[in-house]
Amino acid sequence: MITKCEVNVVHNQVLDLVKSKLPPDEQIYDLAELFKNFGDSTRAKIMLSLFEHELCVCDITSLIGVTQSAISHQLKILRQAKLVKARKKGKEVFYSLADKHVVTIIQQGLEHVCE
Amino acid sequence: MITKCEVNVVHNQVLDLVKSKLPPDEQIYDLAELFKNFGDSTRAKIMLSLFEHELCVCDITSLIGVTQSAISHQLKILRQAKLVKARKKGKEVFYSLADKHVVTIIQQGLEHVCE
DNA sequence: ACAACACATGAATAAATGCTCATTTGTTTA
DNA sequence: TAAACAAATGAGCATTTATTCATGTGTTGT
Repeated sequence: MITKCEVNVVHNQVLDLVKSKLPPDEQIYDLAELFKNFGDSTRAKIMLSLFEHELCVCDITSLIGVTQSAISHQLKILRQAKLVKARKKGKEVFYSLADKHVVTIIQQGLEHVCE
Repeated sequence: MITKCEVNVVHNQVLDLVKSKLPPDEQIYDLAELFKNFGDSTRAKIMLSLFEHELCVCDITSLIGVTQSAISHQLKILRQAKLVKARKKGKEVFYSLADKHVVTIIQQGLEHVCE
């Protein structure tokens, strides 16, 4: 299954350059894992909601058209990714953005989408 | 299935504010679709490779540990998302980044990952 | 024309993902 | 202490997704 152009001399120089500038595989993997968090509309909407104000689970649930369970599951994912943080107050748990990059990343994405 | 705090008066003011600042659902959906492209390590690595130089399919295949078929499938996805563009030269097809936002979005992500 | 090659595409499959339902945990208040 | 409520969690399920294999398409060179 080895194709011919793997030993094609012409592009080998370029390939070496590209290879040398490429981040280590583990970093690329982490990068993809990070973006996966933004790649679901429920999670994206949760994070966008938190732009303005911290919100409790119940608030978020009423904003988005899914069950409270679904919201909790997604919040867990975002928490594990350290993109949101939780503050407990009595029975309620208030969530807010945990990372300054969340805002800039989403804003870059919105710029792209809005063109 | 209506939970109590949906009519909780305390957070309604905040909810109205958040709702008013939230982009329309369709835009959020598009945003998530965009980030989905970055949320796979194969596609992320392809785009990172194209940072330095345009590359043909065969070059990319030799850089990444999957079949040429897999690369072509992923390139199709990136092409449809208008994140990469193709230039045909004889039998070879050279791919390059099609959007300035690709670089900034990935760089923001890398900053986050490298902390 | 035909063989060789680069790339694209379709089908099949295994794995990952996101949702709902049911239940549990933990806190407040009657 | 028991009921009420917010949130978390586990199981089950349907859908999506990334990959490989096999094959098709288009170009080059003999």
